[in-house]
Amino acid sequence: MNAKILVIDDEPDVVDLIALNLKSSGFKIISADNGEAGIAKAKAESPDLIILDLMLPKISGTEVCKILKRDSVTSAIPIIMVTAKSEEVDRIIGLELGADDYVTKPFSPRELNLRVQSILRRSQPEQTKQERIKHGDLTLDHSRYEVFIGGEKIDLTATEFKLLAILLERKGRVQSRDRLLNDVWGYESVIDTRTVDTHVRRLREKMGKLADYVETVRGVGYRMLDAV
Amino acid sequence: MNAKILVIDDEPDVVDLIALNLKSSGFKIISADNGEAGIAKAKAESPDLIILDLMLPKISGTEVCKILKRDSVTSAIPIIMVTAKSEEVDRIIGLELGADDYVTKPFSPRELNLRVQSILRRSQPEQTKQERIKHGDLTLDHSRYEVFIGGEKIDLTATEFKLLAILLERKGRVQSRDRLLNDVWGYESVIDTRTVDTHVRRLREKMGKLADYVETVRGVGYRMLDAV
DNA sequence: GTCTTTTGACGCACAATTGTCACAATCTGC
DNA sequence: GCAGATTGTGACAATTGTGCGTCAAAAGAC
Repeated sequence: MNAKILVIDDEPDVVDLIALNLKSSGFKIISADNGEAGIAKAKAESPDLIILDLMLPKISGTEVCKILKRDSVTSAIPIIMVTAKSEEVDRIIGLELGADDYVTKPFSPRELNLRVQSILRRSQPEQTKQERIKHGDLTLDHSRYEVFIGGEKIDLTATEFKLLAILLERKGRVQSRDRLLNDVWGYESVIDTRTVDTHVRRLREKMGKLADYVETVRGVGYRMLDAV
Repeated sequence: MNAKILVIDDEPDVVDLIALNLKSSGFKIISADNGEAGIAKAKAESPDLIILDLMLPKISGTEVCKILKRDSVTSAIPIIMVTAKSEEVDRIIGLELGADDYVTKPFSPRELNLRVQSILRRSQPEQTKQERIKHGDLTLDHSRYEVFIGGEKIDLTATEFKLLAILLERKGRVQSRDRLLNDVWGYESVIDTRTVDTHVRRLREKMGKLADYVETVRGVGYRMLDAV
């Protein structure tokens, strides 16, 4: 993960702050202090992610966002908007514009960091998320939110469903509790890692005879067995 | 994860509370009851993280933060600010100063704990290691946490796995017991160097016919043979 | 509002893992 | 060969990690 991030903000202090922090996480930072330069750099350098301030001189952040999302060269690049106020309007606009996420000032560097990582992970060459995952007797349907064992449907809660989905998507690979917290519960989760255990247990209970599909890897985490 | 954390706070009660809690999570705690001492300790002991109260006698917490972030020796150390009130102003100040996160009093020890862990997790060196290492008849898969000898899977405990992984990554090069303790057990581990021998033995037992891959270098340590 | 479901947390118990020790075996330099 | 140092081995106790039962809070359903 050595992603290149473009920061578009007119305040050097903010740029420095963001840069300092993200650099220490191993990202490469480039920056622009106005919209035009930002767009130019986005095209020229094709960063993996753009952090865009809403308040910019000349062209506003919203304009920049629209332009970037319209241009086929840059439209695929995820954008995190930085808004000065937590006005709902701004947020919606940001999202309507096609921004992928937003943070409101003041934001903690940690929060920004987590969002960046979350988005980059999401947009990574994911094996195009399957709508329907089959795994032995187990079938999981994303769009219908249903899980079948054999022919029988089993009822899962939202959390259990997500947990199962993540495990299935990465079957064979061990997932640490931390990783699961991040991906199932979201990046801001302030949750005990032991809670993962509880949910795994509940999931297993509902999986009945297939409970053993979910394997415990002592000292590490859990995984879905890939050989059935 | 045996990180060292510096707590800078003038109230002994608060320090005790924080220390007690973080210690039980396996962190090593050092403290200072004023800004000057804090800065001095930050430089001398180079902790992995600093928890800094905003309200301090003599130099204020904001000053301390600025100074720490300006000094190249300490600028990379993440800082969590503790603010008495959740005033927006304080937050902004904290951010402008370059603090990495903040908690507002009263905070639950658990929350602080989770934030600490979250930050430390982030600043840990990215794993750039190979997913899958092959070495003769031996195959080690990091993400699956599996080891194969020939076609057969062997079960290793978490420690054995890490030990084998480190040896494989540095095959051919001799690793001293101290070095192994550092890299497998984590730094600051208060463990007898002879314990490494025990684990090498257990690893060899499980490696069966390939036990000889792990060579003893008398007077120095162990290494993985690179010619198979 | 009340009732039900879901969620996160905690303590306990049990088993696997771990670290340590004493002693045997081996090596090194003489 | 021998003495001293180093490493291997077996046994044991302490520690740790996980599953399970349960509870209280939070979120939804009605």
